[in-house]
Amino acid sequence: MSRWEPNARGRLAEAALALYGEQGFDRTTAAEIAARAGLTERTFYRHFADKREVLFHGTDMVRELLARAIADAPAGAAPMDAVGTAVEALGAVLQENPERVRLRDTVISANAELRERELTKLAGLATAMADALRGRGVPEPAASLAAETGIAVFRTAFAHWIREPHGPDLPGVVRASMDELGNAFARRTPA
Amino acid sequence: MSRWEPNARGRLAEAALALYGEQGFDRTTAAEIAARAGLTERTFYRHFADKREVLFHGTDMVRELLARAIADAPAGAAPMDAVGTAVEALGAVLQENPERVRLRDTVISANAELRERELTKLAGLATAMADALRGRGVPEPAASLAAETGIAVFRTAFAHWIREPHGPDLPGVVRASMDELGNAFARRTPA
DNA sequence: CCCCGTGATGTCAGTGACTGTCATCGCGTA
DNA sequence: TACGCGATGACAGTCACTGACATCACGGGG
Repeated sequence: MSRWEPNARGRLAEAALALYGEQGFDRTTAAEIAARAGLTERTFYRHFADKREVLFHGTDMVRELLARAIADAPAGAAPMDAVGTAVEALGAVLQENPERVRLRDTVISANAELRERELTKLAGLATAMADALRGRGVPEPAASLAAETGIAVFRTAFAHWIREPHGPDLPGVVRASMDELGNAFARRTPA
Repeated sequence: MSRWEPNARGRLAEAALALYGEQGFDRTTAAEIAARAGLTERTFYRHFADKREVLFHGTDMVRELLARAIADAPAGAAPMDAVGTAVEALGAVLQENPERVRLRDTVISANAELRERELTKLAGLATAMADALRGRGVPEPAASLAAETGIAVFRTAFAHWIREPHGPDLPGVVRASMDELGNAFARRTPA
């Protein structure tokens, strides 16, 4: 593994996930990760802002997926419908690699700092969806409200999906959760 | 300010908020905070787990407030109604000290690490509300769904309230947001 | 009035995350 | 072949945070 081996970033990400899984996040040093990737600690920090970020570099893709799903929703779709379609699509993408998603979740769930970063990423996804909704003409605060709620639904559905390894597919759980929340509002005292 | 001056924790918290506000979170060292409080860096870390936590020690009180509000809701109240009452009550508490709440928000908003910690605290509040709902007999996933949604509504309402210094009271904004989300679900395509 | 246990604090010496700076390397290009 | 450029290495430094041990103030028991 010489100095100019290709795909340094990918090697670092793979080494990090492996080490975090084997010995835990806080018992893994950046130097260790770099060494396994055949690089130095300094180079690790040239590719990733910090030790946690290495687990979250897929977020940009997800953000674009959600934004596109909302932009592409039928012209007449209500905001909550557009959001529902988007988070379902995200569920479908994750469903493609259940093992990897579960491994990643195990690593993240085991560490408070990683859970914090995950929440930040999810909040960023809500912001992106709100932007996309505004792009469709949805005004504030309806746009943010729908987007934040969509993330809340996804979080709940994801937790349920993780807890039930033999339950239904993630997109199905997401859809069911969204419907159940609709029912909960229907049962609410009329304003 | 001698070694045994009373209320060390309070002095540290006050010094930290002041310094974070004056010169920013990351240009403030723990030693600096301790010095202003007449203590040492080591003592700072005996009172707070890390540099951020000093801004969040009120969270326990808030968690109990929300849990109590949900436990005390009328027996027949729907879950989303109980959650609505709770987050409105939280809004009322914050409305009591608008200046301090706004200063704290300014400090937190200015720094990514602090925003991360804030999200963690909010997620903790959602968990507490979900627990309280389950204590009322609400099953999963309805309990988590309602709790997470309540926090999403509160987040949105709070952001709006901060953005509009001359708008309505925070509890009013919270209530209006909750109603608006109900309307959004009513407009959704029937499942 | 002294002794002593108990917390809270001080002191000191780490580890490790992260950053700034400059040297070096491999590769394409004029 | 010389040169420029982007990626990497080497190194020193700051600071968050921790463990271990000494020290201080205050209370109760003798």
